[in-house]
Amino acid sequence: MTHLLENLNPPQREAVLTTEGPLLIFAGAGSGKTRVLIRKIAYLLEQKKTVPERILAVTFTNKAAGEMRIRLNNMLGSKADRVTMGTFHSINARFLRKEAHRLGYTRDFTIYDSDDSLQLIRAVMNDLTINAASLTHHGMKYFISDCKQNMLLPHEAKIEVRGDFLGEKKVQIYHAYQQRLKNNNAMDFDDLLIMPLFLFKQFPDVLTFMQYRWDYILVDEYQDTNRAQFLFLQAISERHHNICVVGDDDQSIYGWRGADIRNILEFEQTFPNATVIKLEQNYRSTGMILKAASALVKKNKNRKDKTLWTKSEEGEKIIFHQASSDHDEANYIAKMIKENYLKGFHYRDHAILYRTNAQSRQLEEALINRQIRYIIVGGTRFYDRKEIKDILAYLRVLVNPKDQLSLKRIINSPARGIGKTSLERLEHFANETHRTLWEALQYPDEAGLKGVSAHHVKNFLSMMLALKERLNLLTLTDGVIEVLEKTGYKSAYEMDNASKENEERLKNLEEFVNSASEFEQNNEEATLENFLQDISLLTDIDQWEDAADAVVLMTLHSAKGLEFPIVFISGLEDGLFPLERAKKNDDELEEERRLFYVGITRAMKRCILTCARQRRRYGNWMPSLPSSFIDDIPLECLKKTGFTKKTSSNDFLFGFNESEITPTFRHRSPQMSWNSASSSKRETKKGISLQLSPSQKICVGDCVMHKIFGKGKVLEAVHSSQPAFRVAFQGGVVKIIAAKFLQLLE
DNA sequence: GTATTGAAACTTTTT
DNA sequence: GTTTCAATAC
Repeated sequence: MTHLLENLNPPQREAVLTTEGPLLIFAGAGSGKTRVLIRKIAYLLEQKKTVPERILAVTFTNKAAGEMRIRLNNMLGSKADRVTMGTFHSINARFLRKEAHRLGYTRDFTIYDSDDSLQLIRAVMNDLTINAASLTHHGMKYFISDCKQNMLLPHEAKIEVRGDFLGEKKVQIYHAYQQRLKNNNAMDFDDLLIMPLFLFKQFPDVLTFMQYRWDYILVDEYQDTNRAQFLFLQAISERHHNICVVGDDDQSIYGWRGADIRNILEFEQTFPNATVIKLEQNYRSTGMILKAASALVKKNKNRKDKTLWTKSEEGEKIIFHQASSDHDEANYIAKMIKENYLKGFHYRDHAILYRTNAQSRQLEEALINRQIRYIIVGGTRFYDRKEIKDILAYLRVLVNPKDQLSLKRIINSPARGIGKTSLERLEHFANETHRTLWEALQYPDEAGLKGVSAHHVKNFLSMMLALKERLNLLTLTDGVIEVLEKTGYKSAYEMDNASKENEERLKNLEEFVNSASEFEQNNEEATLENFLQDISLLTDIDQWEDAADAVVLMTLHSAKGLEFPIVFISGLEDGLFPLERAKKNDDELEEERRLFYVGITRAMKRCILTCARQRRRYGNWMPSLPSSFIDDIPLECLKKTGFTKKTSSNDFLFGFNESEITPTFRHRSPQMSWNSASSSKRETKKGISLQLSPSQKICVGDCVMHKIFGKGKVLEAVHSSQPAFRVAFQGGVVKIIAAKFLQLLE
């Protein structure tokens, strides 16, 4: 018993011991919530004598679930394996396999990832020949996703948009899309969340079954749940109300995905008699990092007040470095990592975080140049690569022949003489005779295919049928290998091994076979169906093996829940972080700020923020200003270097080393527009004179005069839209004043 | 039916 | 600057 509560602070202890009834745990960054969750499960099993099968633990990623399982296993042994753990998506997928027949799907339904659904939307829009310029595929996907998140079926959405021409078009596409999904015996990510709810509604016995399935429900990262997830939790916990959610409203960063921050903020109203516990002691970061992060997040209005504190040392200031370009920014980071490495740090102690995946390229180059090992989490997922998606499509069709999207993808890849015309005729025939495309393959002659074309189709079909037979006999791994060989897919790449690209592709295919064999070793029921499901719900973070000594590069979103001794956050520029579009909307701006908060609080010892004065975007150079978020951090927590380093007025105005000046920079300097008070063309002349005016020569430590505040001493330069300084005036007043209002005294 | 070329979109973040 | 899709030529 005692060991379950060992090394826990009082609120943590209370959180473990409160097992009955609704419980909301506000767990600040680094406050040990994973530890609490694990102890709680252990407590339920050991003290409450709960059967492992009757506990459900929902996590945000499969990796988090896996780690939790390992830690539980170390503590309690193999009975930990019987606790139900996973993401909403994976838990629901498993559940739906059993019950999908009630909704008109078979248990072999395919799970479409984002890319697949986008593809399907494209196809639907083409078929309906809807070409309103304002309807992009992406926009449409967002619309559909939004409808689903709000539990609106096509016919319900139709009522919502009545009278709106464009809206009606959208609903028409949504309807056709949903129809196609069903015909393909496929579900998208949103379906995985909402289908169970439709089941509950239509089949009360299913709901009852689920309500009796678990006695205790624990949910991690509750701030990132959406409406459907909330309704699911509410439904299955209704019998006993033993629902324990852990979250931090300050770390809610998935609003764009439908996450509803109200779920956590209104928990107490939704679940009456809820116990609320706050975990506010931080065990991760230094005092300085925590102070900066807290001050930052306090700028947000829509949040529950809480104060993180720590016993750990104050530590170093946060560095804010402004580089001349994105290229220089990357070099600065790489250089620093190399220096740390030579001082005895490991590469894996470092993480580089950024707002958008596109930023990783420059960083990669800089790391390669200095021969620093690195891993990228995110970007193009392994399972998103063309060759992998192709082989997956073969496997999907073999499992679920109705999956038309996948079938079309591979029917002529590698080229086997079934071209556009043949495919069109087959599809037409399928539609006419109410057959699936797969079924139509049996009737090439009837579909109007002549001679060779019909022959090619027959060959393809018999090959696939033969493979289907073989898969029943072979193990998963052997089956995959057989598919690679018999379809001619592998040999198509082997034909010209001259190209580097093909070599890479073959390597990836090999890797894919490895992943199949690994799955086989780790799972008792290593069927192809299970393997495919696993893959479609995997994320990069799930795949990341942290054993290797390498610097980790990832988006701020991916970094949630992780920690590193040294964290770099790059691209802290206005318009990039926060993103341009987020600036227009207060809610979005607050979410961006929370994202920054998440980033900073990943750091244990050191945090380095960087930005660049010019950056390549869409292929052309864009000047950029430091992010407004920098101003949200107290100056006493920051140490500014690079362009913002202010030791003298010269440095302030031309605050870089000669070596840092790139040729491009000399010609098209964004510096001037940033630094001089006036940037418009009309005022150019005035601008130049301004730069030469005495006010620009002010240095830190100088005595200055202000018309209103009088005599004062310059504390430091401040970056803003124009040159400015923080000045301590006589009488103790400290103000930030634009340089042009200051007069230098002797 | 296939290969090559050119335009167009693309960068928010992910289950 | 890169990737993806459609049109064109072979």
